[in-house]
Amino acid sequence: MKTPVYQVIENDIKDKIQKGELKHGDMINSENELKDMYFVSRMTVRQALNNLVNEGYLYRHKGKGTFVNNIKIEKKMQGLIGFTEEMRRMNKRVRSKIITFDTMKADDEIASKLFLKPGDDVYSIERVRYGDDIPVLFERLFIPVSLFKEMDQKIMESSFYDYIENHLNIKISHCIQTLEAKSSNPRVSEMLEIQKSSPVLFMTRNTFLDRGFPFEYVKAYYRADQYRFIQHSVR
Amino acid sequence: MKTPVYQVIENDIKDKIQKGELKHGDMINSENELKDMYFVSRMTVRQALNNLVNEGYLYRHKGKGTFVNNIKIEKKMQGLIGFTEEMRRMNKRVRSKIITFDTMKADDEIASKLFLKPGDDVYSIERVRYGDDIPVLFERLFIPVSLFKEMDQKIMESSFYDYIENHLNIKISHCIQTLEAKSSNPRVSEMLEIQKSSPVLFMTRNTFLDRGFPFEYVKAYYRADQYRFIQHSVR
DNA sequence: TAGTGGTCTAGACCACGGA
DNA sequence: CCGTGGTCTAGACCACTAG
Repeated sequence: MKTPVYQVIENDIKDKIQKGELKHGDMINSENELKDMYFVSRMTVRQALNNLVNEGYLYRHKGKGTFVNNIKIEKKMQGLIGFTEEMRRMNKRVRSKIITFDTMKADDEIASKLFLKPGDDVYSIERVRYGDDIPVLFERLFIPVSLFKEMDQKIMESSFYDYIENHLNIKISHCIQTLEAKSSNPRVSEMLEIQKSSPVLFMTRNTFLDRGFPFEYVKAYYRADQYRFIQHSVR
Repeated sequence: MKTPVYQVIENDIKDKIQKGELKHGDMINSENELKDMYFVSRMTVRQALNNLVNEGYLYRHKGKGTFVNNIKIEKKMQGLIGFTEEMRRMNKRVRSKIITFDTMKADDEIASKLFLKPGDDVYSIERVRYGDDIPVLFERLFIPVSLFKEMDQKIMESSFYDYIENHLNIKISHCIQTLEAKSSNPRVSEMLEIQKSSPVLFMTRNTFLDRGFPFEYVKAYYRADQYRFIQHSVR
C-alpha cells in the first residue's frame, strides 16, 4: 500500500496551499527544482503538477512558471448546491413534511422522463421543505415502482440518495436540471404560503443511474424570496 | 504551428467516437498497440489518453483496458448552457441590441464583486438579446476600465470572451452564477416587452481570470415564457 | 501465463518570456 | 542569454485481470 511519489508531491503542495504558505499568485518551485528536491525524474514531477492543474489548484505559464490559483472553488463545489447544503450555509434549520405518498399510473410526460410506458406504476411523492419553519420548496417526485419495490415513507424522510448508493449499491451517474420562472398556481401558493400568482422558481430534475436508466423525475417550486440557486463553473 | 502528436491521437479517437465507429463500452486499442500504430513512445500515447479520460471520453480499468464512456456529451455540456447555444438548439435567430454603453463609478456592490474600490471606473453596458426578434433577455454588464482600456462597442457586439482569450491571451478560469425568480420592474418590463410585475428569471454572474481576478459582473433578466436554464451534472 | 494499465527513469530538443 | 514549461523517447518494473 505504498503511496506513489507523484501523490506525495501533490499532497505536499496542497498542504502548503491549505496552510497559507503558498498563496494565490505565488510561483511554486520550478519543475527542475522539484525534481532535485524529491530525487525523482522530471516526468514524475509533471504528473503531480498536471493533476493539480486539472483540479484547479495551479495554473502554468510557458516560459514563466507554475502559479497558485485562487481556489475557493474546487471541482467539488462544481454544480448546483443542494437544498440542505444551502440552508446550512445560511444557518437555517431544515425540516421536511410529506404531503402525499401514492402510487399512480405514469402519464406520457412522466413515462418519457423515466423510460417507461404510459400506464406503468410510479410512486408520486409530494413534500414541502422548510428552512427555519418557513416553507422554501414544494416538490413532487416520480419514481418507477419497478426499480424500488420496497419503497416506504421512511426512506423518503431520510436520504433517498444514500439508500440507493449504500443499501442498493447502485451508483448515481448524472442528472439534468432545468430552471425557469413561473407564476404560482393555487396549490403551490397554498403549500408555500404565498399570495396567488407570485413569482416562483420552477425546477425539474431527471436523475440517472450508472446503467443509464433514470430513477427519478422531480418537479419543484421554490419561493422566490427564500431561495436562489448558486452555481460554480470551472474553465 | 505543428500539432503535437498526442493531440493528433486525441483527435483521431474523438473522431471515431463522433462517427460511431467507437461506441459506449467498446475497448479501444491498447497503449502498446497505439504506440506501434503511431510510431511514438508509450508516454506520448498515455498523454493523449489521459486528456481524453479527464474530458470524460474514456475510462480505464487496470489489467483490462481502456473503454469508451457514454457520457461524453454531458461532460462537455456540464455547467449551464449559454444563451447563444440554447437559442441555436431551438433554431432561433440570435440578435443583440446595445442600449447603453457608458463608464461610471463603481458603487459598493459592484466594487466588491470586481475587487475594486468604490468610485473606481467601470464600464456599464446594457443590452437586450433577441431570439427570432422576441426579446429574451435584458442584461447589464460591469467591467473594470483598468483591465480593458481599449474597450469599444464593437468588441461587445461580437464575442467578448473570444477577445479576452485570443487577443489579450488571458485564460478565463471560472464563474459563479446565481439564479432566482423575481417580479419585473418597469424598466425590465419595457425592455422585455412584457406586462408589469410579470415573473422573470434573474441571474447574476461573476467571472474570473486565471490570475484569480474578476473581469465582469453581470445582472440579467430572462423572460419566463422564452427561456429556461438547462444544466447537466455528472456524478 | 500473457496482456493490460500504473508508475517511473534519465535523458533530449523545442518555444516562450524576461533580463 | 538563461530558465521556464511543452513535447517526446526508449526503455523498466509493478499490480491487476482474465483464460
